[in-house]
Parts: sequence; C-alpha cells; structure tokens
Amino acid sequence: MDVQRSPGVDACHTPRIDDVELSSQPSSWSEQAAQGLADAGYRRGGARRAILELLDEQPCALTAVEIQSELCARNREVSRASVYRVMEELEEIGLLQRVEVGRGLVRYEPARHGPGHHHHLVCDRCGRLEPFTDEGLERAIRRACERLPLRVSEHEIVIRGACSACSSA
Amino acid sequence: MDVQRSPGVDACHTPRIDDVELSSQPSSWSEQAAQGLADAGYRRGGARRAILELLDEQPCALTAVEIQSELCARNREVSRASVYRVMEELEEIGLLQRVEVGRGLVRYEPARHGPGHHHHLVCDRCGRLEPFTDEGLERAIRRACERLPLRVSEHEIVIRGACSACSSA
DNA sequence: GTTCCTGCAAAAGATTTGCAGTGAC
DNA sequence: GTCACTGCAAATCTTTTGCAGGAAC
Repeated sequence: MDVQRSPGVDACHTPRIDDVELSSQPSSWSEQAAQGLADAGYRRGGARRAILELLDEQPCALTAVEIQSELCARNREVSRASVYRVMEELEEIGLLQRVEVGRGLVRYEPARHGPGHHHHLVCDRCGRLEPFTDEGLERAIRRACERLPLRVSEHEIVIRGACSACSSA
Repeated sequence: MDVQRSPGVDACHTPRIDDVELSSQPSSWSEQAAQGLADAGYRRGGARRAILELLDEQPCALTAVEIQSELCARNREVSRASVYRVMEELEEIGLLQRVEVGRGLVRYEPARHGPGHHHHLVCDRCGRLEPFTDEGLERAIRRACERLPLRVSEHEIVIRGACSACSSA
C-alpha cells in the first residue's frame, strides 16, 4: 500500500512518485487531452488550455471553484462557466474523472489508466482527501469486472474514516 | 445543445437475494435506525418514521426528491426539508450511506454492514444504478483497509460503463 | 409545560444557459 | 469571414436555514 500524504486543507498537494515513470506514456495528460479535444473538433482556446495545464499538474481532484481560484492566483482568470464547460467536454471524451465525495461538492481530476491511477481516502471529520493505490485491490476489481453484465469504462473506490490527525486529536 | 437528462427515477429494482438471509440480524434496519435515533435523543415524529420505513424497503439508493415523491404517492406527504434533516441525522449516527454517483445528485440508502451490503454499477448512458456484490472484492478491501492510516468507517465502490441494454442498443 | 419535530418560505450555493463580443482557423 | 470559445448575467436546481405552529414526552 502506498499512501501519499497531503499537508493541505482539503485537497492533496504532494507530487506523485508515479509522475516520473512515464516510459509507457507518449505524452503528458494535458497533451493527450488537447489532442483528444482537437480530434473531437474543438478549437484551442485560451481558457481551455489553461485549465488543461492546471489539471495536469494536480496530484488529486479539484472542485470547479478551486480550479478557478487557482488559475486566478496565477493571473490567468477564467470564468466559472468556462470551467464547467471544459469539465463537461473532457468528461465526454473520457479524459476526466468526477470524484464525488461528500457535501454536494464535485471534484475533477485527469483520468489516468496507467501510472497515476489511484483511489481516494476521505476523512469524515476534516474532509481531507488523499490518494492511495493498492495493487491487490486493482486485481480484485479486474476480476470482478470480468463477470459483470456491463462494458466497464472505469471504477472508483472511496474509503471513509477518521484520518490519523483527526482520530488522535 | 439539448442534453438529454438521465431518467433520474431509474434506480435499481432488482430484489436482492441477500435480503432473505436475515438470520444474523435481530431486527429490520428501520427498527435499528429508530432505536439508534432514540438512543441519540431524538423523538419519534411521523415524518421520520415514514422515511425510515420507506428506506428500509428499498433495494438501492434513492434521491431526496424520490423519497419525497414516493411518500407522496403513498399519501404520506413530507416536506423536502424534513427529508434532508432526517438524512443528516441518520448519516450522523452511521446508519445511512450517501451514494454520489453523478450529475450532482446525491442518493441515500440504509448502511448495511452484514447481509444487504453491496456496491454499485452505473450506466454512463441511461444513468441506471444497480447493486452488485463480490466477495473477492470485499476481501481485498478488508486487506487494504488494515494497512491504511485511518480508522476506516466505510467503503464504497462504483463501477461505470455501458449496461447490457445500452451497449446492445 | 417544555422541548423537539415539521412544514413553509426564503436563502444559499453550485451548475447551466442565453447572448454578444472576441479569437481561432 | 465564419464559426467556435469565452465571459457575463440570469436562470435553474438542489440543499440549507429561520421561524412559527403542532406534537411528543
């Protein structure tokens, strides 16, 4: 088991070790996404590119509001509507994964099927979100998917509990 | 662009085999829940009881709107606010599980840790939600949880894809 | 009788949509 | 030059909150 810690308040900020081993990936996620959008007939506007680049850097999922304010902090302002529009386009072509882990907020992150693929731990008390990976779990999921009556496109696992900081406090 | 809304009402209808083997459960979930609420100091109002009974009958998760309209159809009207308040109380004492599975809608279902425990399949196209169980997956989850740095309270697995009806159509 | 539960209506957010100007091709 | 992309403001929808009357204890 390989858990990445996050110092931050809500989302995780730790760079992922996996990001280094890109041998099997021809290009970064943002380039793949830009290509996918181009193939689907979209033009390359400024807002869209800024959002793609931001998402590509994130180790874990962000909300639409976080995406907008983070871009704003970098002097690359983008309207909220554009954030939602780009999220919808990306999800449509399967490059984005929604992560819905409570309080009605939706988070978004690049859908990575190879290195970078992970699941989430959520603290019930502080709401912190952390990524984790577990190879045994992946094997079990693959086996389970084989016997399911649908053509599986993706899976998502969320584990909830009191994180170490909260349960000791 | 005219985006077709997923049928929403389309929750799962399959009766669960597990519902029959209740030998280890002393009482129904709604009775346990009523007891839990009483222990936590809540009184037994009419709206609360109606909601508990409805939830107990459901094979899978419902949205707040569905809960309200289903009760309405049974001539047991309850305000939307009460639905949300009861959901919050039940979640607080761990008897209710939120199922957040897309399009910003939140669904709720009884949290069953023994028989009745299940996970979800979601069809990307028609939005249908179906329960499934897999013992190998449960074992893998238990093993994974043992090594996690948080006191685990629950887990949730969502598998997405095109269901058999949609992929053949 | 006191305190909690409910429904109603208003409020608060998040997300979506209509429209007009600007930018990509 | 055309059509897509973007921002703005308004609209929509879900969920939360304030308050007053009624119910549980």
